[in-house]
Amino acid sequence: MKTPRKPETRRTEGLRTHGRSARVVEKVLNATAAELGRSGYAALRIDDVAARSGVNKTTIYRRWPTKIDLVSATLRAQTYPPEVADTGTLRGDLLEHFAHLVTMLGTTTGRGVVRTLQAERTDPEVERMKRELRAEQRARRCQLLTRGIARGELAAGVDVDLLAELLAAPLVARLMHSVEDLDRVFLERAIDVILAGAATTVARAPQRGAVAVAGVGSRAPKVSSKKRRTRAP
Amino acid sequence: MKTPRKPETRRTEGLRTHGRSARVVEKVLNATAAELGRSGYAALRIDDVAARSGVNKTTIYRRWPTKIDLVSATLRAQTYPPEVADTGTLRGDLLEHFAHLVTMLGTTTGRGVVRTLQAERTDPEVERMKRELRAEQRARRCQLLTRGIARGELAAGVDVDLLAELLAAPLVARLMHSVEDLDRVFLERAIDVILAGAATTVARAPQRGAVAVAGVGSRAPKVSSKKRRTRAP
DNA sequence: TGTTGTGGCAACTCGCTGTTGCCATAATAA
DNA sequence: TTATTATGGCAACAGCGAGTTGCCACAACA
Repeated sequence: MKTPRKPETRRTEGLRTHGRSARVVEKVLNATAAELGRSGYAALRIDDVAARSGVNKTTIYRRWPTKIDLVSATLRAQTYPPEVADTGTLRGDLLEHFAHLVTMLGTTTGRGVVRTLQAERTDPEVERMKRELRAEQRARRCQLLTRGIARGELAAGVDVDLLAELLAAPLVARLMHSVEDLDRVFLERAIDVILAGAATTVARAPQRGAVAVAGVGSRAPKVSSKKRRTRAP
Repeated sequence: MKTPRKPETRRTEGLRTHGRSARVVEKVLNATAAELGRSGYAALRIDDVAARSGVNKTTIYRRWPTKIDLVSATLRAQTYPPEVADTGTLRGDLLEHFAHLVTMLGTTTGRGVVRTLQAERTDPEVERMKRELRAEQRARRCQLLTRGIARGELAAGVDVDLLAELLAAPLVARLMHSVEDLDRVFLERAIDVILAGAATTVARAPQRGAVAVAGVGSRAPKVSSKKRRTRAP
């Protein structure tokens, strides 16, 4: 694993981004996603990507000098699910949101993305992309929750950030173990418990059992926080 | 990455498990845990373990033929927190349980364990250990919940398996991102929301907002599944 | 004090990442 | 169409880290 230098690009003037080149990029990126889904990040072999894409290994290295670069570009090239439609209820929106996500994650490229995200701390660039993806998904959930507040389904004082995180947690946690176990029934039940908890705690009306209940309101501290040469990606 | 065979062990008859050998095993396992915490699984180098432990690389390979074997043995050698004391309330028990866990995970070896568990699908043996660890922790949580039911803090119909999973999920999910962010306040608030949700949903008394609530009781389908050689570790 | 299990040392093999030089050809400009 | 040049294919190579091997030294036991 020789450390690659930042070599002067071959490029001297105009570069070609159409025709053959574009086709090569597409084929390689697709092949990488597929191989990631099959083998995961650690076991990904550039030779396999080359074979699957029908593009020579050298060509791949010329465009993406390291494995990380290639994977990073592949993640970047993924298109993520569009905005979720308004189903009329918060519960419906959330269900749809997560169902959409689960479907995505079930595809070959989806599995590739998951396995890459699972992969150990790799390099700052990939870490940054992970954070971006998480932030994006989280923002989407916050949006749904805010809509729920507007509808009166949730009290205004609810900590949206916390709720968004709690709602996603069961999915994330299961993802770590086995993507296969991610069924809708489970997600539905998880959502129901958490939404009920949110409704109750903010209403400060603990039911029967002597469960001590601290607030979920906005009083407590918030939870949220917040290269190299390539020819022509 | 040559695939190692399962060679005939050097051993012919009696083996030595005391004195020098025992010291070697201890030093190597400690060094491995430390290196795992520092570099993670993927970047772990046997040479580094050898250097840190002061034991020769060859010796390490003789005992643990592959990197996986070494890491696997290291995980196995970890001692996990003892049973949680009874604090008198379910909330207190859970809080203590998770606080204990967080403390553990903060140590060098703890970080090593986490990073190994995070690591991509490695080999069946490590996967098995992951499952075992998870099952063990989950059982502990179920135990606490059952105690809570006995105390009358939770309705008898509650789905203990589901609850245990939901309670652990926020911690697991955060663990994936950054161990540092795992503060007690967060865990406390998460626990409170989920416990409140459990109390409410089982009581079938949806609050104000039109949050539709499916049961958490025992009516819905259950979630749970259950279902080399080494010289002398 | 002999026997043997075990560790140290050094020099291997092997697979995979990443390189390099040369030649072939597709994309562009004239 | 033709000249020009960016880009891809090919093959051989360098480097690193995992895993081996043979030989010798020594510590644990009898």
